[in-house]
Amino acid sequence: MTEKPINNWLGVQAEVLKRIHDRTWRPGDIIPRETDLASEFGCARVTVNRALRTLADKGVLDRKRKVGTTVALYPTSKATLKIPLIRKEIEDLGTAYNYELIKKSLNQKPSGERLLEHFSYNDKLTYIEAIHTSDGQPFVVESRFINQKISSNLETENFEKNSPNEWLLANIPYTHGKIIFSAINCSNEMSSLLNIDSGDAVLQIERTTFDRKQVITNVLLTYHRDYKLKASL
Amino acid sequence: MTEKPINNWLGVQAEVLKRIHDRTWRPGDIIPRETDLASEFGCARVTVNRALRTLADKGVLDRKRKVGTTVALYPTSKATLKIPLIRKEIEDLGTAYNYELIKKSLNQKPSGERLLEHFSYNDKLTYIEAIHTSDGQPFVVESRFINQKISSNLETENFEKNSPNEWLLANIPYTHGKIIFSAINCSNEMSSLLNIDSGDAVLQIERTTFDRKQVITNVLLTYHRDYKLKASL
DNA sequence: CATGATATTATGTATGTACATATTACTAAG
DNA sequence: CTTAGTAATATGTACATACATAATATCATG
Repeated sequence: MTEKPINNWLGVQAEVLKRIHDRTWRPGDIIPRETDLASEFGCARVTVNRALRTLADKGVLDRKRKVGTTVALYPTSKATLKIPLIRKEIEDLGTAYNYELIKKSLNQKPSGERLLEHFSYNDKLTYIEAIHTSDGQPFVVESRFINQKISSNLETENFEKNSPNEWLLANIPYTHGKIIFSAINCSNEMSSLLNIDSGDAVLQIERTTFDRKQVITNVLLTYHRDYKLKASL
Repeated sequence: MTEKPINNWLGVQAEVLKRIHDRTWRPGDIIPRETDLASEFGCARVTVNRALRTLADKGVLDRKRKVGTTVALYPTSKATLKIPLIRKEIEDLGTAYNYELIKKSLNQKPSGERLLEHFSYNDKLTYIEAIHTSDGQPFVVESRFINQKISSNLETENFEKNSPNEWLLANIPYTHGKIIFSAINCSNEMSSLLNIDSGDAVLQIERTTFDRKQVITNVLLTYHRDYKLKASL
C-alpha cells in the first residue's frame, strides 16, 4: 500500500463519493470507521472526520456515535434553494426593477387561520401590500403583515420608496423561518394586479420569519404567471 | 476579562449570532479576526474557525482570505427543503400508499424544449407515467423519462409494482440535480388523473438528475390540488 | 508613474493528542 | 430472567502547532 496518500479533506470526500458511486459502498452499508479510513488514506482521523461530517451534513451519509457511518438509503433528500432579495432577483435578470406601494394600514388585528397560526390574538400588525415589477411588468405581489412589537423604527418607515422586504432584512435580523410553496388560481383582484386572467395558475410562497419565539413577519408572495423557482440538488 | 470562557464552537456560534442580532456587528461590518475572537472567548482559533465557517456556509457571514469576515449584507436566505421519497411522504401522513403504472414505452426519442435541453438528440429514453395515491386519493402524477444508457438492468425492470422513483434511487446514484417549481393550470387529461377540475392550479416540480455530465432522468411531478411544499430557513 | 517582485496578513487546513459523549454489549446482582 | 451497572467503542470536539493560500500592501526598478 504505497499509493499516494490522500491528505486533504476534499480528497477524502471525493474518494468516499467515488466509492458510493461505483457501488463499493451501497445504500445502507456501513463504511469503515474513521481510524481505518485514516490509516488507509494515510491522513489524520480529523481529516476523515471533516470529510464524512460534511457529507453527512449534505445528507449523503448517516452517522451515529458508537454505531458508525452508513451510506444514506435515500441520498441527498435535501435541496438548497437560494432565496434572493426580490430586487436583486429582478436586477439579475437584466431588467429594470421597480417597487410600488399599494396599500398600508396600521394596527391590524390578526384574523384568519393563516395569521392566527403565527400571531397571538392581541398582536398589532402593520399590513403592507406592494408590487415589484420587472421592466414595468408585474413580477410579484407582496402582501405582508409585520408585528409592530419588533421595532420602534417601524412607525417612521412609510414603505413608500423602500420595500418592507428590504427594510426588514436590513433592520430586523431573524433567527429562523418557515416557507410554504403552493399553487393557486388567481383571484379577480390579484389577476388585475398581475395583469393576467382570473383563474390563471400562479406560484405562491408564504414565508414567516421569527426572532426566537416571536414572529417578525408573515408574507405572501404571489408571482407572475410564468415564474419558475429553481433549486439544485 | 475573567468571564466564563466560551470553549466550544456552538457557543462561539451562538455568541456571534447574538452580536449580529443585537446589532453590535451590522450587515456589511467586518468582524474581529479569528485570533482576536479566540483570545477574547478564551478558546483556540480553530474553534472560532469552525463556528465562523459554519455560519459562512449558512450564508450569515462572508469570508475572504486576508480580508476578513463580514456580516452578510443580504443573509442569502438559503432554505433547505427535504425531498422525501414519495412513498415515504405519503406513509408519513399516516395514509395508505399505492402506486399504479399508467403507461410505459421504450425507445422514445427526446422531443420538445424540456427534453432536448437535457438529453441529446439520439438518446433513447424510456417513458413512464404513473400515479401515487394516498388512501386511494390521487397524490401525485409522475411523468418520467429515463436515459436508457444508464443501466442494463433497466430493461428487466417493468415498473409494474415498483415506482421508477424508488428504483432509480436504489440503483442509480447521481452526482447532482436540478429542480424547477412552477404552478400550472391542470389540463383535461391531468385533471381526470388527479380527480380535480380542469384548470385547477396545481404545483408542478420538474427534476433532472445527472451522473456527472450525463442525464439520468427527467421527471415531471404534478401534485394534487391542495399540495403544499414546506421548507425551513 | 507604471510594473512586477516581495512581504504581510487573515483565513484555510493538516496533524497528534486528549478527552467527551452516545450507544451498544456485556456482566453481575436481584 | 430481568435489570442495573459497567466496559467498550465510534464518532464528536478542543487544542497547540505548523504550514498553505489568497489577497493586499509595499517597495524597488525601469
